[in-house]
Amino acid sequence: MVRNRIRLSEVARAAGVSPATVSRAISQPDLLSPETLARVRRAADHLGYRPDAAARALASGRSMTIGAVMPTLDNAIFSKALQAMQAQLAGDGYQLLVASHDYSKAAEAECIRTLLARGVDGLILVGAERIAEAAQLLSQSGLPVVMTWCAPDGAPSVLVDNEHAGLLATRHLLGLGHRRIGVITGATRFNDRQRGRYRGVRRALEEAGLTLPPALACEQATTLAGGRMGCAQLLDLAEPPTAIVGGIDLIAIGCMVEAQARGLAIPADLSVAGIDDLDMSAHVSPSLTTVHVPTARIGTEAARMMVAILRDEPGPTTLTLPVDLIVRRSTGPAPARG
Amino acid sequence: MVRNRIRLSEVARAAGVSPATVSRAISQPDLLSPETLARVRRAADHLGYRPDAAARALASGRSMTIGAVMPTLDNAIFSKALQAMQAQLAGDGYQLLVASHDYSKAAEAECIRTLLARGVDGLILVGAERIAEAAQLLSQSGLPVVMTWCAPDGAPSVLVDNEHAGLLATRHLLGLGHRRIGVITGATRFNDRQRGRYRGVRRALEEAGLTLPPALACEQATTLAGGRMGCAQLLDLAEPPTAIVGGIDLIAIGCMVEAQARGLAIPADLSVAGIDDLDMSAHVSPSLTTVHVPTARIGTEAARMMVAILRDEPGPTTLTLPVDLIVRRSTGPAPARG
DNA sequence: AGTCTGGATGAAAGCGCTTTCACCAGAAGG
DNA sequence: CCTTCTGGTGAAAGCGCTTTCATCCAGACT
Repeated sequence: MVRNRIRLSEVARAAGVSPATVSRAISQPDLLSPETLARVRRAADHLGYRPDAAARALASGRSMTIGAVMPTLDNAIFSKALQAMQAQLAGDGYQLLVASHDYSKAAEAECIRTLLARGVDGLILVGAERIAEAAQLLSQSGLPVVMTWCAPDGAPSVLVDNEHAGLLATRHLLGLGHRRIGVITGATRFNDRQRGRYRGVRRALEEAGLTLPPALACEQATTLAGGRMGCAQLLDLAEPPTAIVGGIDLIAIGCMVEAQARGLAIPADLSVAGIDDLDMSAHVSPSLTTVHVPTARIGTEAARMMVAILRDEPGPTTLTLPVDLIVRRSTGPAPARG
Repeated sequence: MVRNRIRLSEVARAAGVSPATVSRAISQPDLLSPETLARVRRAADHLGYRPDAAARALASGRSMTIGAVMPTLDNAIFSKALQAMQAQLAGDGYQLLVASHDYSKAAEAECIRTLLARGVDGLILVGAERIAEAAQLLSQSGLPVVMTWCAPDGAPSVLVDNEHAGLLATRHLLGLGHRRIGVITGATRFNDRQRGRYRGVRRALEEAGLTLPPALACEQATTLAGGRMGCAQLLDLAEPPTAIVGGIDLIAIGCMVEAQARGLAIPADLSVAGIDDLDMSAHVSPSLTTVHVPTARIGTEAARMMVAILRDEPGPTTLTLPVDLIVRRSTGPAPARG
């Protein structure tokens, strides 16, 4: 408890004005005459005044805090989006309160509950799916919500066309002559982003008149280790794939590691493509062909949209960011049929 | 502004008690008789009461919020520590408010200022070094601070013996017969963790009667790309090293990628050791010899220590966590002198 | 001159909670 | 039987700020 802080009333006294005027100097400076404003500012600076956020929140009903609920921070795509969100929000005077739930829908609901209790002014979420309890909390709070990566129709959201991403990666492999294409995704049951990508892969195959044999699709943890395991599983098949699509780059990189550890050459023996375009994907060896997802921009745009909504500014409330294929060295022509 | 929320006074009315009693039911339940407590709880549950955090903070002077200032979230070691911190704090009813500054000391001070204004009850910081302004903010706030990774003597802290980590990695390479050992660290100027590790490397070399030629030490970004560039630089020397220590695993992995891209075999042609022990380090190929740093535990312990301090519980206020060498396949005997 | 506007400021009532202090049994002690 | 506790509860005063409403004073307009 720091009760030795300068209070607004002390600034008022020092500046010879009422507390109301000091308050206005902070939040609505254009209401004051330039001289008064300058006088108040001088007094505030001189005393080192810092408004108390809790008091402001209580009195105004706005906490100037936005909550973000992410699956995990332990993955560059989310931490990057978060970083961008924070930067954007900070510019508008908002603070970000972060919670993560490690891909558990129940924990996500709990995060939402906590953030609501904290009095956030809005919530930024990942994905569209949540348990009924969470949905109810959100709707009864009446707070603005911006969803990212995926969203139900009509809800304010910053999206990525996950299905298109899967489609692009797979079409690229098909174009190189691959016919036996494996896919390793994260758990699709709790992850609509991964599901969308998986759908894209299937669609590309269908376009080419192919179907995806169940054996060639597997789900793994969205980590490098998951990628290795998934790859091992696919390579151990009687008829292993000549190309693999990873649901995220981390999985794809894990694939490459596993394949290389088995003495396979990439892309000569196996082509690997990812989705995300992590920083590191350009630097692994061989560099990873992937579908670029503008992760940081998702964060920026979600933050921008949230602020616009809070300010009642008109504008589109759904935004779909483009994804595009980045061809690097991890994919190549399908080996001639043995 | 959600003014349709249930207020404490409504719960009080429903339960037939005073607001004070409801307040006590929430924060000091043992003061109430079991019957009253049960009655209040029932009323609160029934109405779906959620206390308003801002009002609690204002009235009590405690926000139940801890601020964490990290260099970046975009690095597994920090996001992991953060995740652990959050989990630990949540268990004690605290919330984590995160800020990151991207390795800028000025931005760090700004983060601290913002968090203080938000009324955090304590701060968890990384490293011991900050600009005077930040130090002043901290001391004049009078809030408890826990430092992590590095700290000046006496300050509450959860430490890692960075120098020892550098020492262990280097001794291991010396033990394998390497005499020409390169080191790639992050920028040591603004990063006392990296500086400690670097010191450890030098000390190990001195123990062995060797000195580190300036050409064999370089600083790079703490990323995979930085590792590649540093490695390229060292390998391009007239007399390249036979082994390289990376200041963090990401750099070490970048080294391996670069070396392999140049057709070198690891560890036959070049040994590489890192420090951190990222999850992925066990899964790259070859698996990385590294010094394990208990990253998640740093977060847990820092959180635990913070809560203990806030509760005035006695106990040690500095804790040094052990680091230990993990030998994997990226290091091997020095090649015979050519 | 007299009225009207509107810009600049102040007074004061909260925001929803915590916490001190007072109070009131009834138990314990003299 | 009266005092002294003590555990349980309530009354009420804030916590530091925002915001409505009222006030005041120029200047603009009739």
